[in-house]
Amino acid sequence: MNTVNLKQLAKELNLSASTVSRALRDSWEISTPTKQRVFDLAKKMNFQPNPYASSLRKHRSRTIAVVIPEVANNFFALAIKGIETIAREKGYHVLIYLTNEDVKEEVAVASNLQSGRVDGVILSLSGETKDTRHIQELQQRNIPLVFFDRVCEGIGAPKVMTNDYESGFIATEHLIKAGCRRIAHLTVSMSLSISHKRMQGYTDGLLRYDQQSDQELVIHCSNDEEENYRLIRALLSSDKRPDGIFASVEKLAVQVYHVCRDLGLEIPGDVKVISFSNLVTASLLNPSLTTIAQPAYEMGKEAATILFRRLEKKYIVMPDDQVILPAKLEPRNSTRSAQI
Amino acid sequence: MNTVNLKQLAKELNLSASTVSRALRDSWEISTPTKQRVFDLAKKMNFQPNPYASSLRKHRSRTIAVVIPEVANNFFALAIKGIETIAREKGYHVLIYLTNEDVKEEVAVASNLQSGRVDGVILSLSGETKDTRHIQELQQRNIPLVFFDRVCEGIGAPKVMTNDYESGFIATEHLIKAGCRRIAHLTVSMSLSISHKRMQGYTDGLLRYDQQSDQELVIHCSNDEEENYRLIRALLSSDKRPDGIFASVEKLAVQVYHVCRDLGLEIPGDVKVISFSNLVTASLLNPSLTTIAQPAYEMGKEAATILFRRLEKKYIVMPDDQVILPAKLEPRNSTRSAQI
DNA sequence: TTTATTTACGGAAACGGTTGCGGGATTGCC
DNA sequence: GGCAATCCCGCAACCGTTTCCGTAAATAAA
Repeated sequence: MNTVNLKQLAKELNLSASTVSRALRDSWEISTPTKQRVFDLAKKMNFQPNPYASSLRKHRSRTIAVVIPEVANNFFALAIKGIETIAREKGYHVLIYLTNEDVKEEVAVASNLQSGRVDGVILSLSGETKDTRHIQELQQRNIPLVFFDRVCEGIGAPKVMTNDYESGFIATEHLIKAGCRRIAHLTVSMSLSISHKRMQGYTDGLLRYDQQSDQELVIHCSNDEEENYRLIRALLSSDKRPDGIFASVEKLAVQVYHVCRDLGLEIPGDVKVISFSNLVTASLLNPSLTTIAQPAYEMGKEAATILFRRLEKKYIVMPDDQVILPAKLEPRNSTRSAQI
Repeated sequence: MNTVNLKQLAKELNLSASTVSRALRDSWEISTPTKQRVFDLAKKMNFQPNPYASSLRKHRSRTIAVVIPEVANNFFALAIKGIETIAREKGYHVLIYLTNEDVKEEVAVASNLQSGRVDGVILSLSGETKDTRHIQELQQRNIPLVFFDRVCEGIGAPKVMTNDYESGFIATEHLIKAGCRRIAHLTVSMSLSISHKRMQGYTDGLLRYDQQSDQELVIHCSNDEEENYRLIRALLSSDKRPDGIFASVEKLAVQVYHVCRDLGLEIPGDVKVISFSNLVTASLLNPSLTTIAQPAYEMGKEAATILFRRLEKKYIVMPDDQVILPAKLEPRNSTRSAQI
């Protein structure tokens, strides 16, 4: 319990609560000596204003929510770090909600956020989300919202993302130039626009180099690790095995490595692998993994910066404000072409 | 802005605010038909009670704080996931604060938490923390506190940790049994009790197998990656190079891999490596990394469970309540002993 | 000296729920 | 029919801070 409150401070000083309140906020209405007395006693008594009383009165909580599908993943962890860094600078608090890639949980969180608990929301959609009414309801409550990475195309809100289409194209091109003639694409969710874009980049990449696309080479993975393993194992066990794999998310690349080890397939000899990933250990894998690395930390910072611009009303953010931070191809051994 | 409030609901229903409030909390004082009317209209109007008004009146925020040194690290990310899972079940909200291994930031966060913003705190100390007055001040405000992993020995609060001493011993023993005769230990912070314990396990392990310990083989690393690289490189470049390395944290093991690659040293041939780590890719590294894996997710859940027990006053938690969740040795190729 | 203005502060009403208390109406019991 | 118990509900205070409004004193302007 925080025992000492503003009224007690005021009584101690023979001042009114309003005067003390103003003094603490350094108001011009209060004389310098009075301010000093207030500051001194406040410090001495270790006075901490009750944030809930303040929030109630001011209709501002100085709190934002970060809603993400998972956290045990370098991309999201770094994004959180970016967001928290900016929030701290601005004196804001960060509530975190994990949806575990589950729409129902996302809906529940969104509903809860309508209470006015937060001043704004930074969100990355779950892989299952198709219907976005729960997000729109947030918008209708005038709660500022910023998407990052897994954005929602249909909703007019600022978005921070990477160049997914180009990256998909580049990844595919990279595999083709490494000699691949049969490239598979592992994707997680076809309801996410980033998945579409990456896939479109993949398809166009194939087209650009006169490779025919084959629906059998597009594997729709889920959130179930074991099922993903089976799907990938089936893919790599088939007689028409691909010689290149483009994974749209990190965990699928990890499964590819596991499958290859179990099947005795050699990377990059038998199959080359490239993946969207922020693994710090990508260069230490066996073989080192060629990645498309997203600037996760910067994306988090950018999303937070946009949100706070809106909260502080410095600028009116355009609803369709979009920031694209480019991902970076980091070629490593998993896509090395045969030498000699 | 959340426009519809309790009073408006009440007026609409021709009831008093108190009746509506009680009805929504399913009080026995309200008749069933009245409750039903209230429920129906509340749902229809999508009424969400203002959490700040409620918190102010009840002196409970249904919010907890998680204070950790970093998040871009599988251990802490998984711990957060565990905490968030339990918190969600209990209907609590989770504020996250990153100290970035910086005491000053930790002190600032602790000070801020004295405002009564949260009902309880789950904390893992920064590597720099020696003076713990800021933590004690939290205690004095009667804010329930639970430590996990990087606990503070001197403070009477529940602690969730792993068997660091035994794990340090086992790691050292594992290296010795793999044939190492000169084992180095990489540690991060000598102010943390877990570092002490791990190191003590290391020292006792050496002693148990009649190996003499050598202060030159204990490397005190920092939070600066480049400096750590230099320190480790110096260690592995010396003429009295160790043949085994026990890293107390994951990132140091990663640096060891980098140094070995750059120096052309072979793992496990030239030097064997074991590390505390929760890397999902440990088995895919080149070579696969032998780890001591902490049950991060379970530790997070356990810490949260203990905290909520105290918050809900179901049990009076003993101040020195300690839960030890054992870490697990996962032998892999980085400590494989030479075969023929 | 009178009037207008500024300075410095206090009173009290918010903000939106929660809860102790009290009281009218209905029911039960003899 | 009288009395008590029970059932439902309203009144009003309260949580701690902010802010609108008012005002007395001090200063400036006329």
